[in-house]
Order: sequence, then structure tokens, then C-alpha cells
Amino acid sequence: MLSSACQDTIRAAVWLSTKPLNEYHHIQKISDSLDLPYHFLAKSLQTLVRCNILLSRRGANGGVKLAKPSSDITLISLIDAVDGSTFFDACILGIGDCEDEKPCSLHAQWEKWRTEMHEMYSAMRLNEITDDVLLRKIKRI
Amino acid sequence: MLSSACQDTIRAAVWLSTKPLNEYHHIQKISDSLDLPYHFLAKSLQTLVRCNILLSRRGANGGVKLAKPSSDITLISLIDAVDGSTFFDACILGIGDCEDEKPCSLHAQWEKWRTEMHEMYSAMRLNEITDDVLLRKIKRI
DNA sequence: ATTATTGCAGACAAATAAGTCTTAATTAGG
DNA sequence: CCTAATTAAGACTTATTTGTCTGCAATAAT
Repeated sequence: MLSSACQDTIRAAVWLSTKPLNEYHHIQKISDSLDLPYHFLAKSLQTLVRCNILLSRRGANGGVKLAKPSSDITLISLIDAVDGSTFFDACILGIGDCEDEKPCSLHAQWEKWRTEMHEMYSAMRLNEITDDVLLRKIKRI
Repeated sequence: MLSSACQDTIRAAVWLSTKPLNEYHHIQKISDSLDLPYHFLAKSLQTLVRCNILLSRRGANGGVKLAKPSSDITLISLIDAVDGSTFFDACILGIGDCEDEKPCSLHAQWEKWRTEMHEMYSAMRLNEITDDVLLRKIKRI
């Protein structure tokens, strides 16, 4: 559904959204707080830096921070950055040209949900996702 | 979303549902018709045999066929057999104990869709999925 | 300037998913 | 009984995802 890299970046971004905008935070601190693998998380966050969603600074007291207010960062921008937008385009049965030609019987219903999901992710901004479940130190399944 | 093994078995089952119930069909014929990898499909279909969704017969003129009328076979039974039911239980952010404790802010909406999807798959039976898109020879993306 | 600290980049390793191949077992038909 | 055809089972390979490690480059503090 969402890759684990994507799930990690979402949780990390939510974590950052609870911190002041002007502070840089060491990625190690984030991975420790959320119990995520440091290097794996670091790699995914680099993607967000390249997409101008995060800013980073090297060296002592360096780290990463949100590039803009959390109310300006949509969930879909994170998903697109890390996972790409393939999920919201693909047929649920993996049939390549199902969408362009006549859609299969599952496709019609699937498309409805896909669209709804995409709209929700597009509407939802980081500052709305303040639930502390995301910020708790929870090892993945 | 659905594994490719699962997508394949669904298409194969739909293909079988268009054939007379008393005929066995060589798996090679199915994989040729749908342009799916033979051995990979064969393995997945064996799972359906073990779940009593398909019947099989070895040897000359052998093959597989539906174990019951296509109107008695739900889509969810295929998905559960091949992929298991983990998808319909898991948090979209991969947080293990999100459901049992307080759900995260995404979880509430996600659960609604998950449930709807599960209900649709449970209600939908093979004989309703007659769309010929599924039966066309279409290479995966 | 020097040094410690940090992100960056890419090679590497492990785990999982996807796909292939070989051999054995079973069956129909001659 | 033989033989060809076909599923069953599982080992094997390949691809993708996930995760780790190492060294380099930049930067702030001293």
C-alpha cells in the first residue's frame, strides 16, 4: 500500500511538525524517537530534501527541518516524493491498459476509492496529523 | 495492494468461470490465453486446489476446473487463499498496535475504506466478473 | 585552522516477492 | 502394461525492497 520508506517519512515529517520551524534536528534523534532504522530513514529524508519539502544543514548542530509551515505540506506531496504516484494510477488487477480502454468490472469501483483516497491525501496537511500515535516509539509489525 | 500471484489467480478463475463446469483445462492453456507465466500461475492455482476452490486432475486430459458454480465463489475467498487477510487488518502507516489502542488520524478514514473494500470483495462473485478485459491477453505493466 | 559533528552518496547485505526449472506422481488411452 | 500428458512439489534463480556500512563533504564551535 504505502512502502515502509514512505510510512517512515510520514512519521518523521509529523514528528518534525511538532518542533519549531527554525530548529534543525539530527536525523538520529528522529530515528531514535520513532524507533526507525537510522540510515534507511536518512536516505528517504534525503529524497524530501531534494523535493524541497525539507531543508538540511550539515555539521555540528545540523540536521533537517521542514522547509515550510506544516500547514503548507500535504500528505500527498510526501507520498509522491517517496513512492511516486503509481499507486493512484494502477489497476487493482495489474492490467496495464485497463484504464485507457474499457475498464474492468473491478476497476470502476476501485477508481472511486482511489480517487477518494487521493483527494484525502491531497487535502490532509501535516499540521492536521498531530495524533500522538504517530509520534510514539512503535516498532513495525 | 494485491500481489501479482493474486491478480493472476483472479484472472484465471474468471477465465475458468466462462467454461463448462465439468471440463478440466490445462493450466498451460490458461496461462497462454492470459499471457501469464505458466509455472508461477500453476503454483498459485495449487493453493486454490488446496482450499477446495478448484479441482484438479493429473495426467492426460487433466487440468483444473472450478469446484463449484462460479456464483458460489466470492472474490474474497480467492484473495484470502492467495494473499491472506493481512491487508484488511493492517494500519496504513504500518503501526502495529494502532488499531487496538487509539487509532491514528489516518486510520479512522482508512478503516472505513478497508471495510468497504472487504465488503465489496465479499459480495462479488466470479459470475459477476464477466468483463472481457480480464480475459484478454494482456501483459502486466 | 582544527576538530567534532552532521548530512550525502553509494556500495554492500539481507529479506521478501516474483518467476523458472526439474523431477516425481498420477491418469487416459492405446 | 506402456507411453504421453499433465498436475504436484520443491529447489533454484532473479528482481525488488529493505536495511547497513563506510567514507566523503560541509559546517559550526572552539
